[in-house]
Amino acid sequence: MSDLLERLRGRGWRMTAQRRVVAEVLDGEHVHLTADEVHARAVTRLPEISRATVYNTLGELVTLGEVLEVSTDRRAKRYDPNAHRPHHHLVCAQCGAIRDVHPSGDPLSDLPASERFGFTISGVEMTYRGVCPNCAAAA
Amino acid sequence: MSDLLERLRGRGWRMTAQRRVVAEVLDGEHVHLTADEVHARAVTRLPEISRATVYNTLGELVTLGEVLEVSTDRRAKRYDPNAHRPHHHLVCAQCGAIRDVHPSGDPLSDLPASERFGFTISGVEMTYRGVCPNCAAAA
DNA sequence: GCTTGACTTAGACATTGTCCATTGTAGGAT
DNA sequence: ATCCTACAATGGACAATGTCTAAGTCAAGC
Repeated sequence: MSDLLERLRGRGWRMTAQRRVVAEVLDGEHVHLTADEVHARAVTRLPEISRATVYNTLGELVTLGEVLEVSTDRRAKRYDPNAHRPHHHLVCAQCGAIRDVHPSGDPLSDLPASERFGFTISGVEMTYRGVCPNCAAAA
Repeated sequence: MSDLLERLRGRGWRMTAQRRVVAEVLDGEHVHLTADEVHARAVTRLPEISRATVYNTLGELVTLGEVLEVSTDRRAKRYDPNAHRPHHHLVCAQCGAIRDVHPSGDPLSDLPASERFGFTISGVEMTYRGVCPNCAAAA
């Protein structure tokens, strides 16, 4: 678990209580939290941590490539600590639950040159949408 | 071009000046506008149209399946009038330009049952990211 | 041309995110 | 161990986007 902290320290990240708490929150829960959810959990461990710091720290972690930003809907961005294994997402249209998925096939090779419009393609995100078993049962 | 207006009228949509203007703005420009951009263009034709009405009308068009909502980033949702041909998007990471693309292959069949977690899958969105020729030249 | 219920309006409000000036502090230097 | 200083945290204002509501307006059917 402190892999993340070790890596960060090794990159010259100045370690503060706030950053440690944010990193631990992300590292501890392998779900996809919003910035405010991260803040809420961080506050239970370090009550005086500010919202701005959480936003800053999350932004730094994204820049460092340690977490991914996921925007599956119009609402808040979510933060995905599983940045080291490429994957896509499956989202429940009703409750918003998110699962990581690993489709077969290579979507990059599915985009012919004629459809690239001269862009230099760097990646692709896939978001599958559907209804999760819980919501289907409730309906 | 008034295909859209005809279809809407045929579905019992009450036709008002505001709705007509919003539909015309979307129908006229085959780019992906934000709600506020739609509002700005609508205002030039109908100065007293309100922001709330534009939001309402866009929401109704989405519900009716006449336009698609596209969230390619954390910023505003964009509205895609090309709802009748399935397609995906290619976004410039620098300037935010969006192109419609049509990858080959079927991403739905690329998700094995073992990766579906019991979800009933209804669709998939793909967002290719890269740098457009303009931004690449400017760099 | 009435009537009526759906539509529009303006602006307050909510949510999410960013900025900035001030204060605090981690970690190297002494 | 203590001091310095650059970097980080704070909190509160601000910005961008979107939603809601109460009151007024109007399209479409009679």
